[in-house]
Order: sequence, then structure tokens, then C-alpha cells
Amino acid sequence: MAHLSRVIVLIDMDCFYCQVEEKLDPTMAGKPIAVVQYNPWRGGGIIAVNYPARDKGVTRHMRGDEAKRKCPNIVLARVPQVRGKADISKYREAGNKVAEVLQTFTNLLERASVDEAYLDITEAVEKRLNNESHNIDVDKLINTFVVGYADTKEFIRLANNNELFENNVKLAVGGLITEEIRAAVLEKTGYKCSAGVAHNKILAKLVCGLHKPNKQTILPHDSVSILYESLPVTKIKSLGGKFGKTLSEELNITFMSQLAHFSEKQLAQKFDDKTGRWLYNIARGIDNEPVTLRLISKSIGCCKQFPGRTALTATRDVKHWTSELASELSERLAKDQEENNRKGKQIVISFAQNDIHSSRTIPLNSYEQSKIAECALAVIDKFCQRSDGSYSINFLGMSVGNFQEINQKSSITKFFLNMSKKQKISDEKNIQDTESITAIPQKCSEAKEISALEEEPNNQTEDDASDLSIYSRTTEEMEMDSDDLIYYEDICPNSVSSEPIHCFTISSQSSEEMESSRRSSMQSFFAKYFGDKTNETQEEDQQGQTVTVRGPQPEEKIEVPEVERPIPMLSFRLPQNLNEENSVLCDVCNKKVKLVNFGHHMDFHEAKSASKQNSSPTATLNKYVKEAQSKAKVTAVKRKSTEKLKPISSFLLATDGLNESNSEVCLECSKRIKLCDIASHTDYHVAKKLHDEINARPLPKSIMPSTSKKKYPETNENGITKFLKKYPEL
DNA sequence: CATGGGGCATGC
DNA sequence: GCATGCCC
Ligand SMILES: Nc1ccn([C@H]2C[C@H](O)[C@@H](COP(=O)(O)OP(=O)(O)OP(=O)(O)O)O2)c(=O)n1
Ligand SMILES: [Mg+2]
Ligand SMILES: [Mg+2]
Repeated sequence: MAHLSRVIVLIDMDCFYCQVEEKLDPTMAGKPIAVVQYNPWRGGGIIAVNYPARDKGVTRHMRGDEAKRKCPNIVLARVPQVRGKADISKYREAGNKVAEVLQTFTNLLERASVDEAYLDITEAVEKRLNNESHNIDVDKLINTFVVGYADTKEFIRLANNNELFENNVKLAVGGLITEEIRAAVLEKTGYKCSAGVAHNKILAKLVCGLHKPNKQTILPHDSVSILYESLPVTKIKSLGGKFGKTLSEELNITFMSQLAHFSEKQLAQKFDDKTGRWLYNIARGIDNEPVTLRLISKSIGCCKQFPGRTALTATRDVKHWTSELASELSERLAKDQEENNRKGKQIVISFAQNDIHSSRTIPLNSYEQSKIAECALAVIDKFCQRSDGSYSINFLGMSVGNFQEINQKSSITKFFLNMSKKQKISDEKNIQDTESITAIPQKCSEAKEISALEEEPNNQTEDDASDLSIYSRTTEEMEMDSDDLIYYEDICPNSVSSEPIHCFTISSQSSEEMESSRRSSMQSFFAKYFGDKTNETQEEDQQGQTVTVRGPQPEEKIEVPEVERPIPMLSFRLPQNLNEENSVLCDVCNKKVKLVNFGHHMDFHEAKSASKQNSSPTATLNKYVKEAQSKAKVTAVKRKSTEKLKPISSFLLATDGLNESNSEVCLECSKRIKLCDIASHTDYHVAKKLHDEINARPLPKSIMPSTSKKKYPETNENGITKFLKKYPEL
């Protein structure tokens, strides 16, 4: 049974921020504790509560004052305030310490949040089963619960007597190792944690929460049905939100066991293929999501809200907070560069006006605080500043991503340097491969200024290392070895990541394969991987269209012309008579697109087509001009492709310095509006209403992991489809 | 007025 | 590229 072959552990720290505070101030020990941020207003907002305080009814999201009322002797620890904002760096760093300990136990670790991580310990378990054939000592499972067994002893007794399926023996050994992991975490960091042990991530996560402070829980596969009988569907990760609710309502079910009564077809019909398949599997305790090697975050950001009256209106306030955020970000980026040998290439500037959130992405060329502040401010001014120079901003954020490795030494040099370094305990077989994974640098293309749509041309050279690599292996060989695949992201933090890489050949993964361009990377990867056969390989993609995987193409410089492009009138003025059509049919992809998103949607197409060889962006756009005008009934205006659309929220207006002679009171909001702004102000109200309506309506859609999306999973579980599904473009 | 700050994946 | 949903 393939889906029972793995042993997956989810480690989650207990009331983590509270533990961090307690360790720093041991006088708190044993007392009820909560961590708050921004103390002054009603005692601050609680974000973590320890177990004694939970017993008194204190919960997250409560105000500090309320917690004091419920639990008078509670200790309220405060999140450090730096530069006028809450700064959670200390908890992040504490989480890093924990992760370092976890790394010593497995080469397959996925950090899932500040305080939890998934570990695939299958190999460690199998190794132990091979080496030590003696019985499992139940005394070493003193903190372990087993779902479906009143007593852990009974489960172990059966396991030792060979009266259980081997999968359960694996889980029992997994429990043993997990006790060791948790003991090591406590010893090395002083923090307690809980754990779930199961055959997949979803179930490990689920059962971790079953026995929470300082305990661990094993879920044998045969106990899934018992567990599901009284388990609300909303307890499953990713079903806790809107989709989980509609799932329950649509199917008229409450518990997971009821979900299993539906066929895959029914579920696919109700929702979509991908979601249907995922739900069908999960209802049977099956989840094929791999533990993806990820030790560090893919983005580093900070943000702050300015609620109610505190909304930013004056230029100097906007400048001030932009500067403060840039300062924190700059500091954290510098540290990240030291620790992780990488540099972010993109920054996303986010803001909200009247609770309407928008964001704009721009290239990042410098980690210098002043540079970050400067470009952030330019964006904010461009999209938020009103005609009188004022603002109305209740949220600011900036987040850096698209990290690329900095390359000093050659990858080979660095690989051997790291080979000879530190060794870890537990599971030996792939340790060296693991070390190399974190060590392999990627090619770092110069931080040259590129337009958002421009792909960096790069020379696709036939590097020598490819002879040693997986690329020379056949598809069949790869499929046979699918169990040995490691899903990794660390080498390749961009979207190119997540290809499974064979353990043995990790070291041959030359830096030349890491390209700034998604397109060329995919092509070279495929071409080398599958050899000549690649050129004929045909598969069906998600939409059922036949796609042909092409071999490497001659280098082509992609021209990004200064395309004049139409945008919906909405971006600056709404049509007076809106019909109920909130969406238009995109002529490029034939999909329904919300009117408000149409401009950005075309940016999306342009970005995509820029990374393909054949399509001419101009031609596509010209076609769109016509269709958009007739179908969407919006007035097209011209915009340079390098310009970004104004968000809906830019309809906001100034309210100060106005009187009867130069202004009128808006019937809609009773605010005084400059005469010259009346037209666009009323447009704002229409836009806001439309925005609210659009965002209130849509039926919740599920966000399922990529592995459930394949159309023909049984026949193509591994090999080429694994790659194809990652690259729908192919 | 006002749970806030942070991160990930996905759809269009 | 941007918005959204889900989660910690
Ligand atoms: N909405 C949230 C949820 C969590 N956290 C922070 C504080 C928590 O301490 C930490 C870990 O989140 P958990 O959900 O794992 O909760 P705890 O670790 O606090 O408690 P538990 O013992 O239930 O895991 O993340 C947060 O800032 N905001
Ligand atoms: Mg926790
Ligand atoms: Mg957690």
C-alpha cells in the first residue's frame, strides 16, 4: 500500500510565544501567561496563551483587560515594540533554534510556520527496523497516545507480536524516534512541544492537536475511520475556513466519516476535479503531499495597520511609517543574506485605503533602508496620494521575495567544503546529500534592472556536470526510483522549485541549472532530463488540451515592446449604467475575469506570453483591444505596459480645507467634496459598492495542494507527469 | 475606531 | 502581476 509507506511527523511547539517569554523570565514559570501586542488599548491583543491561562478561559484574540478579568493573576508578556510597531523577531529566532535541532534527525524537513515543522522519517524508521530487530520498549513511549487504543501498551504488544500490519510497526518505531526528537528539542532549547505521527502530513497535523501539551499521538491507519466518525470536517487543515463551511452545507454533512459516502465523481461534480479527488482521498485517510525540503522562508516582510482614526493622511506620516517599515525590513534582509547566502530580487508594496487592499510588485536592487523606503514611497505616492497631496491609508506593508543564491565559490568547491563538515545523528544514508542541498549555490544573475515583464536572456550551455546528473537517466529509471525522490525548495526558492530530485544526484545539480528565467530553466531541465524522447512526449494538461513538450529552442531575446494597452474604464472612471455583469470573458484564456481585475489579468497574460517563444504580445493585445471593448462594454484607454493600474481605492478624496464655495456635500457619504472632484468621487462610491459586491459574492473555492490535480494519476503517478503538473505551461 | 503581524499557495 | 483564502 503505497500511501501507507511513509512515516510523517508534525512537531508543533506548545503555546510557543509564551514558552519563549517564560524561558526569558523564569519567574513566570507555572503561572498563567499570555502574550499581548500593543498593551495600551484595552490591554493589548492576545496572540498566545499558555495552558494554565487557557484553563481559566483566556483565549487568543481576547484583549489583555478581559484576560485579567478572567484570570486576575495572569502574566501579560508583551511583544517587543521596535520602531513603533510590534516586532516578532525573537519568536522567529526561537523557532529557528528549534528547527536546527529537528534538522539533526532527518534530511526531509519542511518548516510549516514559526513553531511547527513536518519531518519525513521513513528512512530512519526503516533503518532502525533493519538494524535492531528487538522489541519496542513501551517504557520509551511514556508520552505517547495511540488513536483507537485505550492503552499504548496494547498497541505496542500487538506490534511486538507481529499481530499488526507492518505499517503500524513503522508508526510505532516512528513514535519511538519522535519521543527522542522531542526530548532533544527540550534538552537543546528548553521548549516543550507536541507531535503527531501518521502516514501523511494531513493526518500528522490533525492528531498532533489531539493530546496537546507535551504529548504525542500516533494514528494507525486502521484507526482513521474511528477518528473520523466524530471529527468535524473543519478540523482538517484547509477546511477550517469558508470552503469547509460550504462543503458541510453543500453535502449536508458534519463529520469526516460522512464525506466518505460520496464518490469521487460526485465530489468532482460538486466542486472540481482537483478538489473532488483531494476530498475523496482525504476522506479515506490518503494524502500524497510530499514533505518538501524547506528550511527557510520564501519571503521576508513586515507590515502595520493604521485602524480608524490612526489612518495615515499626512505626507510626513506616510513617509515616517514607510521609513520605519523599510528600516525593519532592511535589517532583517541583511541578516538573512548573512545566514542564507541569498538576495531577494522583488519587493511587494502593499497598502489599504478604506480597507481596500492593493499591492504592487517592483524589482528590488538594494537592501539599503533608504533605497527601500524610497521606492516604497514612490509606489505609495503614485497610487495613494490624492490631488490635494493627502492620503487615507490604513495599512502599509512591504515584502521581499524571489530570493536567489549569491555565488561566490563554485558550486563544486562549496559542495566538497560542506561534505567534510558536520554530520548528524539518526539516519545516515542520505545525510551527505542533504548537506549538499543546503550548500549548493545557484547562479545569481546580476541585479540588473529589468522590467517586470522582461525575462533575462541566458545562455543555455551544455554544462559538463550534466553527464553526471539525473538528466542522463531515462524516464523509466526515474519512475522506478520515485520513492527516492526528494522534493526540495531550498536550492531553488523561485517558482522553478519543487522538482523532485534524486538523492544520489543532488550533488551533481550544478548551479548552471538554476536560472533566473523560469522558461529557459524548464526547457533545459526537461530536455536534458528526458533526452530526445522529450521532443515527442505528449501529455494532457489540466484542461485536457494536448500539449507538446518542446526540446530546447535557440536563444531568443524576448522583446518587450512599449505596448499601448487598453484598460477597463473602471480603473479611473466607471460607466454610468453598470449592467449586472461583474465579469468579462477574457479573450486570451476564455475564462471569466472580474471586471476590476481585468487590467491585471492582462498583465498576467503578458507576463506569461513573454516567457513563451511563439506568441507575440502585441498581436494578442491587439486582439484583446477589440474584444474587450465590445464584450465588456467598457471604454478603453491607453496605458503604457510599463505603467501599473490604479487601484479602486484611489478614488479616495481629501476632506480638509473645503467650504461651500469650493465644494459640495456628497449625498452618499455626507462628506464635503471639492467641486472638481465630485465626478470621480461619485465614481468612487460606485467602485466601492462594486468592489464590495464582487468580494462578497463568490462561492468559496477550495485551495488544494498541487498533487491532487493530475488527471490520470494511476497511470502517471510519477515520472513525467510529476514534472508536467508543476509546469502547466509545457 | 481596533486582534495584529506574518507567511504560503492558488486562481485568473 | 495581483487578489484571495487559509493558516500560524
Ligand atoms: N493567529 C495567530 C496564531 C498564532 N500566532 C503565533 C503565537 C503562537 O504562540 C505561535 C504558534 O501558533 P500555534 O497555533 O501553534 O499556537 P501555540 O503554539 O501558541 O499553542 P499550541 O500549544 O496550541 O500549539 O504563533 C499568532 O501570532 N497569531
Ligand atoms: Mg504551537
Ligand atoms: Mg503551530
